[in-house]
Amino acid sequence: MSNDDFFPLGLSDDSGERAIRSDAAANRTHILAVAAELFAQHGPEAVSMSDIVEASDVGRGTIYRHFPNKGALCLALIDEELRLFQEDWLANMREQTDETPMVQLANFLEMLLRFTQRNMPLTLESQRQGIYYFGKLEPRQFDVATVRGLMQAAVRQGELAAELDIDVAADALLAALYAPLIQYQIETRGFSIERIGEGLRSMVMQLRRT
Amino acid sequence: MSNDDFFPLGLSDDSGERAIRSDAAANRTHILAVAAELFAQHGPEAVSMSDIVEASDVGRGTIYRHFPNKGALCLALIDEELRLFQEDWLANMREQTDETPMVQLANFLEMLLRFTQRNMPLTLESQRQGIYYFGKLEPRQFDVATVRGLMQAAVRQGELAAELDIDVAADALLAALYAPLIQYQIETRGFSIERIGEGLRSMVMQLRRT
DNA sequence: TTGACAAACGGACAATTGTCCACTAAACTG
DNA sequence: CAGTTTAGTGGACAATTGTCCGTTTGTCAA
Repeated sequence: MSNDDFFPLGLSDDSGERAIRSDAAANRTHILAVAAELFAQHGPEAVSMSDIVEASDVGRGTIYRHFPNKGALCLALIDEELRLFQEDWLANMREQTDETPMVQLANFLEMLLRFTQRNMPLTLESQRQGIYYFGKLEPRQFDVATVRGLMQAAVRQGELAAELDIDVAADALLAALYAPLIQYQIETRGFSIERIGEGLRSMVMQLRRT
Repeated sequence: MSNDDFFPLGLSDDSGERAIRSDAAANRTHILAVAAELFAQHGPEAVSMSDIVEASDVGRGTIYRHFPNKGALCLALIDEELRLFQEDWLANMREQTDETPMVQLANFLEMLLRFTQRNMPLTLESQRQGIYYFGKLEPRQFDVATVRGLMQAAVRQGELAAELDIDVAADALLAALYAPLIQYQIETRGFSIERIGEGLRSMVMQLRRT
């Protein structure tokens, strides 16, 4: 429970801290560009951190200073997509205020599923390093908060039974969207994304009390 | 869909194949013993394959011939426990024939959860190597088959809606028992096993159509 | 400007993984 | 009980990861 990056009073105290060094920022950008290039050419699995080091012509320490491992690097590469996804969802939300919370929840899960599929190679790589998926990283927080929020709303409106443990249930639902699992279902089991999406939707629908 | 180890007519043709070499069998056993010892002392995370190689005084190639990676080794180490778990469950089954399938399903998930917790270090290590969890390995097959079977029974008895996609739903439920997730919930989020178990149970209960 | 300070850099390094392949020795065979 | 076969063995090796730390270089304050 560190307090290092959390200012309850909203006084995020940036003053007194040095500005980000220009060379550091440039390096970060450069590394990301090189990585994106290599990943696009050979796929993230086939590219090692060393490959990126060589291709980007920076020191080994430099890369690891910016990205503790390949998962973090991949995450940084979908950062923009991720932001768009969140934006998309919020826009979507505003247009489906007439839907019940559980229907919205099903919609959210489907959007998230499609996002995962669309960015599968990078998502996969970033989620392999478990910490980045189960941990307190931003994208994960957004998903969990959204699912919980919708379930709470559902309870409030009597669409869900109050005895449900929402925190546990939210984790359980999101676990079904764990990229390696989705990948396995598609690749090995031959499920289509549509089928998985429909399957999750009907599950969510059945959760409602009737 | 290879047919290599599957004899539809039951003529599992072992004749014509050489017997297992005695030294190989001995080595396998020895490696497992040494690994168990080291794991017990320092925990599986802290022990490397190289450590085991040195401590067991066999060649590097030998260990990798028997166990392609640490996950496989860990899985081999809980093999017996796993067999007991399956046996336990089947015995349990016979004594709760009066329970509805969905209640049995909740019971199964709880037993599985407890198993995971009881063997957390090894389970964790063996599931990290995703292949061993999502793949077609025996333990996984048993779990999936059980969950599917119970859900199918539930549909037959009208306890579950027929429109549910059982294959997808089974995967989703089992995903909630993914060891790294459980570990995260306990360690970081501070959930108790009891809470997780209850949470999953109430979720399963809510799935029933009323 | 200049100097000091800390953040960032680079690259050597240790640790680890998994593979490869020439050799060894069980286990069948006649 | 030789001779042959082939699974199994050992250990060198290449690939990769992540760390550490002496050196460099932006930034800020004077």
